[in-house]
Amino acid sequence: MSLVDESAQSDRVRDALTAAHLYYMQDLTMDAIAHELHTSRSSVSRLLSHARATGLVDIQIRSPLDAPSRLELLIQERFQITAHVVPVPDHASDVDRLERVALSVARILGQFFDSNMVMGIAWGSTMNAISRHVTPKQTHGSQIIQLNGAGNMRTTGLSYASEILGRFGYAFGAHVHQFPVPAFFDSPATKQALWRERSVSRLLEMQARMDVALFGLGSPFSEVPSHVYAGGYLEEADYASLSRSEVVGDVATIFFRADGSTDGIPLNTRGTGPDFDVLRRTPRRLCVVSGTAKLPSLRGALKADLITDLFVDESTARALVATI
Amino acid sequence: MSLVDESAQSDRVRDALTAAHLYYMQDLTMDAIAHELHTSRSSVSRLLSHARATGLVDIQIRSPLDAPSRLELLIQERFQITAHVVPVPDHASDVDRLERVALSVARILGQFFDSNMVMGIAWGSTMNAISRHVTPKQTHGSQIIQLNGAGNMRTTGLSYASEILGRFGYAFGAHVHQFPVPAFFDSPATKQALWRERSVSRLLEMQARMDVALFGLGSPFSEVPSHVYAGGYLEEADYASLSRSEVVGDVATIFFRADGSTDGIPLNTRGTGPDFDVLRRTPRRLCVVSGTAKLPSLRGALKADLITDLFVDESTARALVATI
DNA sequence: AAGCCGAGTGAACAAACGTGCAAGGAGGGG
DNA sequence: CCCCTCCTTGCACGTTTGTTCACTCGGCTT
Repeated sequence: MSLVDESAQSDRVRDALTAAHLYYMQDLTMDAIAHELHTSRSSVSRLLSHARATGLVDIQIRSPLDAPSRLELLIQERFQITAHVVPVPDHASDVDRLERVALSVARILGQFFDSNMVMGIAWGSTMNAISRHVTPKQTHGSQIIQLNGAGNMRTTGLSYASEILGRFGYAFGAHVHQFPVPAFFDSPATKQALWRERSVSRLLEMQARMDVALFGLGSPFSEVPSHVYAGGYLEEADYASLSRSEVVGDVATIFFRADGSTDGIPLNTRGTGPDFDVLRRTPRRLCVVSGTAKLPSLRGALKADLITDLFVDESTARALVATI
Repeated sequence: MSLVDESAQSDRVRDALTAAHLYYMQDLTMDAIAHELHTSRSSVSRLLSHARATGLVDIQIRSPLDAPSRLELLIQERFQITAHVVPVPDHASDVDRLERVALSVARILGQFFDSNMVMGIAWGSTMNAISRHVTPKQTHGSQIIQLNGAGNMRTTGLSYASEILGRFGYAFGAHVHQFPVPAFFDSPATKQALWRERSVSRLLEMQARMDVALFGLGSPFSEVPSHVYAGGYLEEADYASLSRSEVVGDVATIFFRADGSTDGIPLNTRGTGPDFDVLRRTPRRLCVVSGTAKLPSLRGALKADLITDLFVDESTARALVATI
């Protein structure tokens, strides 16, 4: 980028700030602002879009503490976690649901992440959707670390996962640490060997220190299997094994049962995500769920105490608290 | 308010929150939201206005720390204070200027005031304008205290000042403490006597403990005299005295010279605002100025170290840093 | 030097929004 | 029981805003 580009950039930011000020603080119309900035109304419209998209303008919703939704209260009482229920009409499709929850999370994520923090991020369709909308917030000294490997037998998976991570990193101005291993090893021994490598153990140590973890849930036996199951990461035999172990879901390739337990699930010796013990030591653990198909998985994750903050669409939330 | 009113109220808030969520987090159109909430688009529009007006939706402008306006930087360097320059076109009238600065301050004030804080507030046309726009923010245990008396020889002045204070108090859910004394006493002895009264000294002690002070500037010899001078609070002789003492302005009825000094200004023994020593011990001292007429006064206040955060319109800011 | 490319602009159109108004409804008083 | 009042609602209109498109203008390549 040339010098003149840079100053043009900063001019643009300056104008965007002024426009935002005039629009949001002084309630001028874009027309009036265009006049003050000696440009056209359309440019002001674009300037303001830009200001919102880049986080220059930050819109928060602060519910008066006495009025969180009934659902959020119920979930809080029942599971001792903070719930963020995203309103979604009941008739919405699962794709809609996911998209809308992801959009909401993307907008609110900045409130959980700040300078000098380390955030662990999983990947999958949920994370992908979030990454495509995340609103930037400038931080410094912050790090983003991939929670689990992404390769499978057909591809290194790097581009997909790295695209996701990259978008988060770019939005927060954070240093991104990729985790260049397959999602599942073929042999536990390879995993153990690699885990002893200094390059890998450096990443594991960083995972152990993270301040925020952001992840979705896998749910191997639901009708809409998540990305891990669709992408050829597992084989028939693996599914059978999961089924035998009565697995209901996973977080970052680590599987759990309905009661939250993980012991003696063979596949976990080959998965690459963080031990739940490590995860549970992370102060904020943000879990994003949409669609009732993931309900069993969600219940298991809650039993396992993997979640401190839950982002969930309204009908799934309702189903969660409905006594069965 | 009846029970059913209350629940209707909370329904309204709930709807407003949902609407805000759908509008600002999920980018739905009002039409779509109307559909989801089973109401008309106009109602949604009103609901959203309501949400903004009551502070349910909070819009902030966060300038990336490397791009405060050139003016704000200059002022910061020159005077060691934080400046908030409000963009206002040069050709705007003084009334416009005041109104626009006030609107900006009203929107941003919530960032300086929180639960369990004590805020001292002066009164006058500037404060009045701000009070009419201040965006609510619910706090608890917070107090608002009037900085100086408001009566004069013709009226107790209570209604005007109390209206202003009341609006702030209402917006923040804060307890309002009025200061039921005239703006200026006729005799210093009366002031001293009253100052020893427990009811008054209780207020003075609270002033000494305040976390934030919010005030405008008086400027007795400018062409647009502020409210204190227009309202019959001072007499000819007083003006003559001020002129003799080379006074350039006042903060809450305490006068100062161009060099910031106050010693030996007779009128100050009869004014009711806080000693500058008290004021200077307040952590945040927000001063709102608009119009170049107040420039001499502003320079004096800066010399006196009365200000930690300055809110000022653009052309006055420019004039402030212009070398004379 | 001509030409190509991409970023950015304003005009024009279409979509989305705010608001005055009349109608409807709940609550309170006569 | 009726009426009056005040508040809320949806409609219709005019305004404001988002977006498409054709165009311009530097910068870079051929």
